Amino acid sequence: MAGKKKYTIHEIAKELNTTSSTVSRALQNNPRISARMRKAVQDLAALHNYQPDFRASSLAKGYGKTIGVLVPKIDRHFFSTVLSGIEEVAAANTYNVLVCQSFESFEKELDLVKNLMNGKVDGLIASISIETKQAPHFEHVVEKGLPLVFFDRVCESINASKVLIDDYAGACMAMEHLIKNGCRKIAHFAGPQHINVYRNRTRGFYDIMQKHNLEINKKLVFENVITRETGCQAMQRIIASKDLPDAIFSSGDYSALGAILCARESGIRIPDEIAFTGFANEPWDSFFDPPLTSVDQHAFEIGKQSAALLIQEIEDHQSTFVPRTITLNPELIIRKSSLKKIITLPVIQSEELNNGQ
Amino acid sequence: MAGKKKYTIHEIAKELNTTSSTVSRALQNNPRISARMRKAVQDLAALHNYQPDFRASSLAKGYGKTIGVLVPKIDRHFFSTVLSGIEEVAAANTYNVLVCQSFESFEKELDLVKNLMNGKVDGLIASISIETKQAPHFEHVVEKGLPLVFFDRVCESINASKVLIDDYAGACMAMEHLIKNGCRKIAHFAGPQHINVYRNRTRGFYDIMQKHNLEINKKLVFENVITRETGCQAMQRIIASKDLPDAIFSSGDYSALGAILCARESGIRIPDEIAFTGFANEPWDSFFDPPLTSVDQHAFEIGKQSAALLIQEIEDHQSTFVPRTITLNPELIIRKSSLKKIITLPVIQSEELNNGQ
DNA sequence: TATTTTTGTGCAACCGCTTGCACATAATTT
DNA sequence: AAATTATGTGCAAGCGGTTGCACAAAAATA
Repeated sequence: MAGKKKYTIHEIAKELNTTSSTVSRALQNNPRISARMRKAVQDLAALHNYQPDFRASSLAKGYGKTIGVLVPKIDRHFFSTVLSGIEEVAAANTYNVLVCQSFESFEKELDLVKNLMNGKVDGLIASISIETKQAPHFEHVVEKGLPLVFFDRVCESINASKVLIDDYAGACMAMEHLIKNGCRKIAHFAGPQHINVYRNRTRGFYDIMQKHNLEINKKLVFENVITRETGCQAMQRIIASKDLPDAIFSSGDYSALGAILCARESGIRIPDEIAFTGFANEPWDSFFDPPLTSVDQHAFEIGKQSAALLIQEIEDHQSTFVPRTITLNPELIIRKSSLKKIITLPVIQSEELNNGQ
Repeated sequence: MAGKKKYTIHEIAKELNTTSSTVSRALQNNPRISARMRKAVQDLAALHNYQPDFRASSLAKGYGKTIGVLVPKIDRHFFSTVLSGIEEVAAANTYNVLVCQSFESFEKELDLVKNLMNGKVDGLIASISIETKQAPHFEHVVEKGLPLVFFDRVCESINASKVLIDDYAGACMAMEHLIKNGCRKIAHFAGPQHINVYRNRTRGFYDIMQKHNLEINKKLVFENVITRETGCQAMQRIIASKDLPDAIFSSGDYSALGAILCARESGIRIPDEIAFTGFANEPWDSFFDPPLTSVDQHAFEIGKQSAALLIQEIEDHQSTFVPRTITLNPELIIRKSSLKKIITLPVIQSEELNNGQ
């Protein structure tokens, strides 16, 4: 730790025979300071590569232009993309981003939120863990008046802003698409129903089935199937039942993946025997074999909107800010996995190219 | 902005008829404070949900247990995984993580580093942008005595700690593997050569070719091919040349992907006509068709080691810390894309399951 | 009992920057 | 020329904790 002695506004003041208050004002370009003095101060500051100490200024000002982000796991593609969007907007507004991950643990989430509520951040953007069913920690955040925005997995009981995609609409689009393609007997992989996004996707499944008067076979609705492994297990049960559906509408791409790989091993032809629709539009969907039809969640946009909303909320000093909910439209990306041979339909192309590192 | 009045150590002191210094010490469990007083203070603090103000304490103490992370782009799988590892270790040591992305821009990188050097962070972990060729900003960091750790894409001219995988060894493993599988005429997709990691991979290519006395056809070495698009273009040129190699050793999975998709369109059989080896072990490698042989970089581990090293460096108060370099061993994950039919070899299985969000 | 040592608290300066207010001096206005 | 207003700076009190040092009171030692 070399640790040179700090160069502060006091040194600048001394060198220019003035005081720290004048220097402080000069650096902020306060018009009450003469142009000559301002220039002198700024030149000297530049010369010495002076940077005002962040801790001191944020202590004095009461805010530090920092936003906290809490996600279940940073390396999940959806979350890292949202985070990227948040960072972009934050940086554009000279905010910094502090990230934390709950690793899907309620305990950790409690700790993290508590840890951020001590002036470290001026506002919080969060997507809750899968274990989170009550939200005393977020109550505290709201009580304390710390601006809060949820995205994707939200706490519905908390009166805070939210940024979501319309999962229900996304599910409906996927279902309508399958039905238009001749599927009648449709299976569903549902996610944990206490999480809003999964519940809404499942609701879409049921509603569209009903709308078209299609019979819902309870044996073809699988609870809590969102991982590759559980997807594979569900598929095994389907195969064992000897009663194949025309299609599977999965609440996630990874469970669809697991099921497809499993089906493929049993020689089931996809999409001809079973068509598939996933949810999330993972980067590999487009070059998977068969390319996987999925619902895009506009993760980057979710991040940008969340950050923009939070910053507005932080900077709204006058009136009491009223929590707002922004709902983005999802986009159904149709690919081969859901297109049975018999039917021909215009195919929406919307492939994105992924770059290597 | 509700903004309740703050509850500080002064209020606690008042309520207990003591002073803020005693409260401060009691909260830190300072043994000079009587057990009775400590308990009284801590109980009251807990009752009021008191949290010491981060800005104030970090100003007073001179550090804030925060580490800055600078990456080219957060949503790239490799970087988000490293970041996840960093966050895990940081959290375990009660550090917070501030993330910034350069978006591969040198300009942005300069700004970001400058922005972090004002007491916002106690140390910095960075992977440089592709545009970065000089490093005046990092010189400043070192001069100022701010602990610095590079990972993956490092600045070789800077005397700072580094955490890397042995890209050269990884490349050699991949090459030896291809050769053992009967490949002789091997093409190479190289990345930007001013970046250490890509240069080392390419060096591995040349060295192993030479070692086995294999002819290096300059037409089969492609510069700056790391994206899906450029991979596809390179493949087109190869096909046009009517002179197919036995194998392609690509410096990245995405360029291998582009090439494979392109080759497949032309009816080229993989791996029988052309075998492929990528680099990065992207999550989709294992279920791509054909599964892609690749070099795993242990991204999570890189993150953990980087954070551990940085924290050591930050907390090493006594001696002057000597920059250290940690080199991790990469792992060749052999899959079908590189296994020609004729040869049979024990296959290393090392598939990881990816969970949906 | 006198003296030394321990124990528990408080005082006050400080971390580096911000900002309301006061106050000279200079520029305008009557 | 006197009165008023504008202009440029400085004083000092924070922001909320931390910490070296001093100092009574209590305990231990002589």
